[in-house]
Amino acid sequence: MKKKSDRLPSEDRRKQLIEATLACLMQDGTSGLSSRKICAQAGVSLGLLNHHFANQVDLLAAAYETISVRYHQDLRARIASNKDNHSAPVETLVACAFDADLISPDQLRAWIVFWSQAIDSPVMRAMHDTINERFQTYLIEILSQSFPRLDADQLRALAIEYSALADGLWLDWSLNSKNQDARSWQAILEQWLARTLASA
Amino acid sequence: MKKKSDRLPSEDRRKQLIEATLACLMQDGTSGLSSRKICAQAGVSLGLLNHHFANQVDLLAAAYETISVRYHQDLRARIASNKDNHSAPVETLVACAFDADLISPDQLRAWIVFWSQAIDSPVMRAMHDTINERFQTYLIEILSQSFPRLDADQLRALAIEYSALADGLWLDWSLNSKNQDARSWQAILEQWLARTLASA
DNA sequence: TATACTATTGTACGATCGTTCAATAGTAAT
DNA sequence: ATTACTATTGAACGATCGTACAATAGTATA
Repeated sequence: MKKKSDRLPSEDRRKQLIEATLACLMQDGTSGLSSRKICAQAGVSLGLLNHHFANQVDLLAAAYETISVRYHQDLRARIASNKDNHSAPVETLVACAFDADLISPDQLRAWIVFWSQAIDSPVMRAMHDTINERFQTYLIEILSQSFPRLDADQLRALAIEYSALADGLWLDWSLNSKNQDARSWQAILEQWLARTLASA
Repeated sequence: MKKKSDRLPSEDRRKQLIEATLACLMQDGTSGLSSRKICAQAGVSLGLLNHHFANQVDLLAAAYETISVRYHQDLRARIASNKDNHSAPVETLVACAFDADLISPDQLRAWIVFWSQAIDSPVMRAMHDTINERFQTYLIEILSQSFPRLDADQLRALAIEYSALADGLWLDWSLNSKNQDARSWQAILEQWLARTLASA
């Protein structure tokens, strides 16, 4: 057996550390936010983390961006594939809001940790702003196709309303200790959409 | 000048420590969650905390309950006083959702810390459940008066929808770094209510 | 006044934290 | 083969963490 080298190009190692960070946060929440635990999860020494990331906040911000971009891209792909079936983008958006392939209670618990860090750290706050703005732009793009009579300000308000509702339902879902079956939360979101479409 | 004794009855000291905890979380978020910082905020020695609270989680859970009960009671008082003006409870509920006397971005940032702790600690998770259930019961009571044609399940779904939307808007508001003026978030909530009332 | 009780203090312990850094191992260029 | 570079390691540092505990101060009871 030839022992392969453990060396990785910088970018690959960074990605691996980011994935390890997400895994730790999903497993243990705030207490998973530990450089040592993250390195252990990645099977890597402690010093390596500081070789690839200047400090812990940079790693955390990168992980925040990664999980956000991943969700964003998965969502785009899903909506694009459903568009062929003549389903309005906003219908697909709502339909897969609690889809296990796109989002899980574990991931949402990691998201809550990111939120709590956005309170403390300016870097995380800035990343939060970027992520929010990015997603809001996409939401407006989607909503405008089903709400053609709304102007820009109204669309923006509706986008904020949708993301707030989705975030709140996700929060309730992921912190709920009784029932992890997403159906009831899903139904609430669908009824919201039906009501909103009817009144537009 | 006679120096008064610093002694306090157990319950008073507990309340003081709870208030100090809330102050620390509102100021510094997660990093404010430190026994030493809390004691410093209360102007009290470190050992005293463990005399009045078995451990940090107990104090944190008590603080979570305090901020929740306080909001709940303030809300009840506001709704009761507006009822004399022939305003429906749900109208008042929505009208003061971003009232500075009832809620502030600072308090919401403390709330996010509680959420993040509910991931880790079973004690905090249990308190979260209790608080949620308590508030949901109250919401149903309020909503039933403006939505008399909904059955129990529909009312419960609507209560979850409202609290999710409010939580999400609060989150967006308190983490938003550009604009702390609550008016636009308030308007979104009001439009949601108008739409929902119209379709019921 | 003596006794029992409780609030309060200050210190100390062991653990964990993020970060630094010198030393080593692997890789690519000369 | 030598040089230059970079990934990787592991140990160390100072700080902070939650908790425990013995000692002290204040209060009420007898």
